[in-house]
Amino acid sequence: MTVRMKDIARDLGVSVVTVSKVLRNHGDISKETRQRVLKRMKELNYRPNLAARALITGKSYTIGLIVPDLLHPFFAQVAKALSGVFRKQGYSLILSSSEEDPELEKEELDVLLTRRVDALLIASAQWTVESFRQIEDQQIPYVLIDRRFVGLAANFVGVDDDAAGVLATAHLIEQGCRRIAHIRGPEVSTAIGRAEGYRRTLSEHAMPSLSGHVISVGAFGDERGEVGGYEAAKTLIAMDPRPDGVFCYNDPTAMGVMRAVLEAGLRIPEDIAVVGCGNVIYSDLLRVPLTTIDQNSQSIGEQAAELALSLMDAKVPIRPVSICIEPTLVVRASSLRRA
Amino acid sequence: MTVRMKDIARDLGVSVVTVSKVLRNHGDISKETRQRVLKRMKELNYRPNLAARALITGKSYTIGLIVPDLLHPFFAQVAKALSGVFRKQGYSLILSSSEEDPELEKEELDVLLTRRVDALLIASAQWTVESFRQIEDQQIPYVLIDRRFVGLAANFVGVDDDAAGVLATAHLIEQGCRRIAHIRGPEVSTAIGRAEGYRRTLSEHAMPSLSGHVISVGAFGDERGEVGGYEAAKTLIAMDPRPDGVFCYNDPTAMGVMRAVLEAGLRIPEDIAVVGCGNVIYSDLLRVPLTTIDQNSQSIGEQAAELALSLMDAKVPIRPVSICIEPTLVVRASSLRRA
DNA sequence: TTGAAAGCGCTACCAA
DNA sequence: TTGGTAGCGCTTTCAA
Repeated sequence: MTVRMKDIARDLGVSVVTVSKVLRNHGDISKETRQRVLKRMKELNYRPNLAARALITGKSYTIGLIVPDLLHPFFAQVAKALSGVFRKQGYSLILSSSEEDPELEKEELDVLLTRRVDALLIASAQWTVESFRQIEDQQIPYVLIDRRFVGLAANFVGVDDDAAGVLATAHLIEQGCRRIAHIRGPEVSTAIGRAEGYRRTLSEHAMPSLSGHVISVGAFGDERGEVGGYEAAKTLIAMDPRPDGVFCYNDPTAMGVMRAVLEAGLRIPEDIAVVGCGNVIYSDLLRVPLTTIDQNSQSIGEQAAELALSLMDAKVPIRPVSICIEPTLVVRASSLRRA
Repeated sequence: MTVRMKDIARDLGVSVVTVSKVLRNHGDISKETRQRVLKRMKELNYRPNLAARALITGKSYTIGLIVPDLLHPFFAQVAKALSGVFRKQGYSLILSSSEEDPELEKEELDVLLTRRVDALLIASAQWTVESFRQIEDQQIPYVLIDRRFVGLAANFVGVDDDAAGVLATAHLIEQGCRRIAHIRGPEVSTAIGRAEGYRRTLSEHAMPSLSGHVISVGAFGDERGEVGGYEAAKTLIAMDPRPDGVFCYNDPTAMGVMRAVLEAGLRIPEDIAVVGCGNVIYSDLLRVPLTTIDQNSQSIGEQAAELALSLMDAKVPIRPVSICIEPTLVVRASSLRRA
């Protein structure tokens, strides 16, 4: 039925060991034997049984990736970049989605650990570090992506969220906004960092955030923040004095905000300037093209993959590396009040 | 180091076989022994070695998915839906991206076959059916998604592309458009079907497509059609008489078209109405909200997964199933010339 | 209800 | 340069 080394060995009158060595380019094989084996392998369309190999070597040549939501373009982009790097090194990517659910994430993590992936990459939806201890117990190298945890010395690749908050807020100030609101995300490091950058920048410009000017939203289900942004913006619009600028913790939220602002008959950016974060695909094709913070997701993916590869290569545990990528401001119409 | 059945068996003074039976809920075990084994497994945080199991059973409990582009929201949505269904059945998803490159797709296919996935799901970028014969040789059940091949009797789940073309074109006619152009995609079944629906609908309304009114574009690299649509639209705009409606084979292309139209100082939909296809995320937040055809990608993913599951369960080969999902028209501002 | 023996397909190790 | 032996961790089969 399926072709095994044994079959090739028998056909050629050599031993299984010889065939195995040819397959792995082991040096100690005569050129002639090598050719014969290779030829027969091709003829029979031989494929090594990776399960058998993994059983002995302990390497599965698979990498686990857990993201909160594949539909979010940021994670899709990271996944794409990762998979490109790993493919070239002979690793396959096992994909899991946690749907932003910490419990589901734990289950998926459990599956991947049982599968004995060679490394794990996680953009985590957890609130605690308990899961990560479990990974460490299993001695599997892992890299956190995008979201980090205080008090957890782990490998990390992501954007400098504080800097993102600073960039966005400073830009709004520079554009003449004086009452700048912030729509912040759930209690994960990204939202916390962005909010902190916002807060500090306002302080430094002696423009303390007004009461009610920071609204928390969470993304629910399939909408990644759009509805939350819409609702939050309605609250902001009703305030007196009304904010004249809004920094949103992600782009979908900003899109929701823009929808609410336009529906209220206000102008963007004249009445309210809007800045998002993420530079999501299509942001330049929106009703009002969106000023946003680019996170360089491709670079995040590539560097996370490279880091994971180096961790797997390392014979001894390496002390955790944290790679922080600098965000950049992408100015478009939604905030451009000064030509 | 890592815990094996042997360790548990030794600790409890039972045989490895007994432990194995408990793990798989094999009936012939006394309640008491069962409890003891389960308890010890938990204490030691035992995880079965799936490679060893796969070696014997021949099942890897992995499913391979190949998509042309993870960043395209359609495929992201399909991947998400698939992974949800498979997760519940204990299967993991190995993700490969072909980047729309037939050669790369073949390599990835080869990897997945070598990994002995239990089933394959492919949205293929191939031009020929050769690869699929190879899958059939290996007796691995596979399901084509979105794109099909003439002359290949394979399992398929996708949208009725001809119907999509009909819906879009009929809608434009109904909105009073008289010179309807079509920007079509590369030579894959989706683009062919949509173009055919377009052509036939025009014929049936005695409105033959004018020369030059069908422009072919391919998506290059990271843009999924936006640039192609932009360039094609510039050509259309320069024509005399100018088209007053455009049906685009996908949404990114339509976005490119809208950009070109607006840049030329023309109005959408008054001067040129635009209809896309795909109902990509955010299409309702665009500068002009985009009328488009919804493909129900979630349903495509779910049905493809269910089909794959049933194929794996089947003891004997089943004759290929083709599931065609009816598209729906989503009317937004970009085509609404008659209130 | 339990377990001894065999073996899945491959690689590691060492001897020839 | 080649190959015999042992065994990876598990399941299957069949006997006790």
